[in-house]
Amino acid sequence: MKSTVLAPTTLIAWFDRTGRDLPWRHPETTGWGVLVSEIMLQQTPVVRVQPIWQDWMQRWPKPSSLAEATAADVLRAWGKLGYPRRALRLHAAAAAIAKNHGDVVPSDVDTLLALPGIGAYTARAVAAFAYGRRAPVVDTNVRRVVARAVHGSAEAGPPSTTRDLADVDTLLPEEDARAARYSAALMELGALVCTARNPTCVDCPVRVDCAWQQAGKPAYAGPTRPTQRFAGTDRQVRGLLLDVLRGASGPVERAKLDLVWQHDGQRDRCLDSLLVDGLAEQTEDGLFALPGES
DNA sequence: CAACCGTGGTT
DNA sequence: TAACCAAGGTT
Repeated sequence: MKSTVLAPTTLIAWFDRTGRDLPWRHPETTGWGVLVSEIMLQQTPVVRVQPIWQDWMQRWPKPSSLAEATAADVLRAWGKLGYPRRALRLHAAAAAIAKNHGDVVPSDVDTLLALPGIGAYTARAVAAFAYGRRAPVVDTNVRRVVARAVHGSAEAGPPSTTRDLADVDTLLPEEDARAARYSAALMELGALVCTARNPTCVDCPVRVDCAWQQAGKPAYAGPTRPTQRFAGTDRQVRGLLLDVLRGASGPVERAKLDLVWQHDGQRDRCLDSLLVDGLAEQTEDGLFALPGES
């Protein structure tokens, strides 16, 4: 007897009723719009992404439009969304799509996986949400929902792409469009109800069948990952340096960058890593700038 | 697989 | 207030 928890009919009905009206979910949004949203949403909250996404769609409505922009313009438009390498990879993906895919975002998972910045999650999210394909879409929300509702555990264990995909695949309905809708519903449930902290189980549409609920909502017993520091790390220093370059109208002197961090060794190392990553450039006369603006 | 890669709001 | 959290990907 197959478990009825996370039943498609229940979840999709809940999603129809409760799902957020996000612009990249509108029917007229292209595959390109969906892809841009998915990249921006990697590790970044919806509220911060939405205005930037609107701006990008107006400015760069097709992959080829973005491909024609300079990296400097792309990084400035990315603003403070964080992890600016995502912007660079999206820029590169746009160029590849324009050149090799007729300026249309691919719908095939393996083709998407071959593009820079697109991994197991994003490839399937685009296939499902932009093209209505049946594909297991596994993000942190889905992992948490499945851990609780199916396995009765408060948190998902350590991620394993292969296992997680197979796990979610068994839950997906057969028909493509329905499976895609179901995937969106699963993510939305994790984002709105089955949240990491203080899940609102009273609002949950699958509460009666939830294994975690039935077990009395036991606390997580498995291994915990050490929390990532930020203050004092290279990540912070790189962010400070890049913020100076973004805020400048053109190339700046090294002295200007020296002001943001007092430890010379770390600062120099970070500036060098930005150059290596293609997030910054040094001009012929020794100034520093965003790539492509000199 | 673990470490690394930004940023800002919430608890 | 330090820790946690937010639609991950790459090395």
